[in-house]
Amino acid sequence: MDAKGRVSIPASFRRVLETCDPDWNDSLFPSLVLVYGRKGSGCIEGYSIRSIQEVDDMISALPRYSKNREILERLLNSNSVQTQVDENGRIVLSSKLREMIGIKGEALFAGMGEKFQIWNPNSYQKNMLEIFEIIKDPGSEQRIFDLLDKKTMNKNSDKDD
Amino acid sequence: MDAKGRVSIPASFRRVLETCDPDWNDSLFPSLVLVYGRKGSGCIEGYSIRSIQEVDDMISALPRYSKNREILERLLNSNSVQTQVDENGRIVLSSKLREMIGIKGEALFAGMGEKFQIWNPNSYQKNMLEIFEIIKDPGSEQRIFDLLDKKTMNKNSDKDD
DNA sequence: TTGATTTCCATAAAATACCATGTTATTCCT
DNA sequence: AGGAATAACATGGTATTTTATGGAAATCAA
Repeated sequence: MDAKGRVSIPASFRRVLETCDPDWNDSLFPSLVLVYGRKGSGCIEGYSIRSIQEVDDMISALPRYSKNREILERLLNSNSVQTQVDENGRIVLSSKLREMIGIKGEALFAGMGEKFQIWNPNSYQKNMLEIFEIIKDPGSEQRIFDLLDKKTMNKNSDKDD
Repeated sequence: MDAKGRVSIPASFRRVLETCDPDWNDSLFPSLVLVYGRKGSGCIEGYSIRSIQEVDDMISALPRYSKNREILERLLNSNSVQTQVDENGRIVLSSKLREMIGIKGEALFAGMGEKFQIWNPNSYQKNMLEIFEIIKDPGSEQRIFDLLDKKTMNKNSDKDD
């Protein structure tokens, strides 16, 4: 990332954004939505248009004035901006966004299927340590990977965090 | 492996990749997914499309923002790239991937049914020594091979690696 | 104006596609 | 079975395209 906040979106993510933007065609540049503050200001998340729409739809399905719906709207809708990849494959993180995750210089991308995360490398390191801490707990790693086992998936997935 | 990171996939693995790629037909080249970092950066694993899709589908079935799902996405999705065998039966390991497992020149393939591993020969050697260390313990080798016995398989297989 | 943001252009490096060649297996025919 | 013809495989090189990145001009806002 340069001094003006421009970050190059890795090409593989651009491909995802392109195919998941309903208005995209190969003569223009894909849009995406940046959500900040969801991970306690640790990272910014980039959603494809299609995937943010799925999330929005799920929120809309909740009772109109419920507490939960308002919380989700606050976390996801209020703290997000739509933007667009430029001709060089970059997006701009405003100074506000940059200082929100304390990033300057190096930016780290982590792809997660439907979305990706942009981290300050140090915060990412810390986050990985937390993850390792969780799966280090005897039995925990096995339990988590058990979720990938067809036989155990159903009985576990519904009581998950 | 040459200076550009091109490695020839042994023909027998190509046959597996072909039959396990749902989009494959004999006029095109099979895709696969490379996962890095799972074995403490010792090797890169190549998964057939079908086998990685099973994993992805199970992850997608987990609650969207659950801790477990995010951990699995981080460990598996974030550390993988999809690629395709070229007309000469090769794939390219990007410079990032190569330095991740410290490989240059010779690459060692280890087939494992649905997947295979690419090792730096030295790391592979060390890994084999660890395995020999484990089965040196009297009875340990027997216990491990007992897992292959139908009568004991079910009660043991679920606590395996 | 002046500081910031956006658009546009330039370039080096990396990744990709393409082509060439020698070698080893397979097939097929007599 | 022997040997020619064919196909598959392993390697290497070169050309073209795509990416990443930096900077300059143009636009906008305070």
